Amino acid sequence: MVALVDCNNFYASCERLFQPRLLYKPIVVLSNNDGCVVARSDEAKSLGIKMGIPAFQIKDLIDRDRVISFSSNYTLYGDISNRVMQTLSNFSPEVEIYSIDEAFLNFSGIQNLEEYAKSIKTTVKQWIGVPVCVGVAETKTLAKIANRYAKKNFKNLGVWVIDSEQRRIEALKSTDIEDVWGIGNKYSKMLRSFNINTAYDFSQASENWVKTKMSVVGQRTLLELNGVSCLTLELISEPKNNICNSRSFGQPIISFSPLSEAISNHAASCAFKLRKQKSIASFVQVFIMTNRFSKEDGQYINSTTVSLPIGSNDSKTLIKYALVALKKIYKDGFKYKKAGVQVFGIVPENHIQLGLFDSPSNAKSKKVMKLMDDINFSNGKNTLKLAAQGFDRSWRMKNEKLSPCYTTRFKDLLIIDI
DNA sequence: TCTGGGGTCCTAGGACCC
DNA sequence: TCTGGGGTCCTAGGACCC
Repeated sequence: MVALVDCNNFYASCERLFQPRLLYKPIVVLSNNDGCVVARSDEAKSLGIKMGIPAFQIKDLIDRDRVISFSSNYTLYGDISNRVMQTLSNFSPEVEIYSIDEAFLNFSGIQNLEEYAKSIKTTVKQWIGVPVCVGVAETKTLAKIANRYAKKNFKNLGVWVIDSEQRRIEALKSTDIEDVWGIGNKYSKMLRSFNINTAYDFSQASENWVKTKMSVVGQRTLLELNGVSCLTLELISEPKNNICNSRSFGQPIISFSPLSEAISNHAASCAFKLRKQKSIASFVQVFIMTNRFSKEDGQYINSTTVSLPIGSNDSKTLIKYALVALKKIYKDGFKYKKAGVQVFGIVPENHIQLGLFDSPSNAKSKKVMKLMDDINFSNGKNTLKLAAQGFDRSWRMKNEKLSPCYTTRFKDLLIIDI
């Protein structure tokens, strides 16, 4: 048996942790740049605020103070997430951290599943303050369904165990096809056109038909819904094969210099992520784009890739080649809205491939990067950075409603007057 | 005025090898 | 009428997840 623990309205719950007066109030958390709604409290959901809706479309509600909004504070959410995961590790030796707010736990050998799941819910609430729901079943996909079922029908209990054929069918029948893990927008439309409307309908489809229509991925989902486990717990996280860093700008950029600062910062972030997973990359891709929603302004989207002479994770090297790429595609006369850097050809750093005439003299650069990372780790991100990253940051993203970093910054510690 | 960011996996098709 | 058989690697595109 496997359990899925999923935090309720996670970002909204994190914000509420330190502002109890917001309990029972509708609150939303916005995406980067205060763009779209990415998390809603139950009260906000019942006001009809949809996931992903642009913030300006609910401006009235926010202005009239009916809904309280927050910019995303990933430092806070990341820290709370770590605490939740740490707590979960007390309940099972095998925990797969699936996302910032969910984890799968190996439940094999546990006697009273429902009681055990309840104790997880109670403990996380008591130790961390975040409400969670727990779904338990034979496969990961069914555990997801059980979790949803608990959220929908037994919010207070917060736990659902699929441990009988009857319960499995009941849960499948009450799950819409688009709510099945692994079946997204395109597939659910296709399936609905064949009159497959619920998870149960899908579970009755023939394996061959599903494989033809949805490849082995769909076939796995089908089997998992029928209690055949195809997805195992992934306990060790593999190094990333793709690393990308990009942001929209708080305001449009119309000249090269701030754009080059933004690209330098993105390249430095990629380099940092590479160093963190002990990898190097061989290609750097840069992309820039104008505001795709703007009807009046001219549109320009372009990207280009340059290859590094030797694979690297050195910020100086990545910035240097990212700027070479940027110069190739930059054009005057456009209002740029977003830019980013992506790195490819990622391999472990000891797999470095030298050119015929190169000598392996990167010891110095490694030392510098290590020093920089150490200083930034103990003193805060960007304490030490490269000049190309700039000091102006006029391109910086908008986050006007950022909450304090209550748990990670001394000056943001909550003070309580008694 | 204002519309997020970061990933994964799979398949088909083309180019190549012996 | 007839045209081998068995592979690999790479890329683009499409689906999905949070």
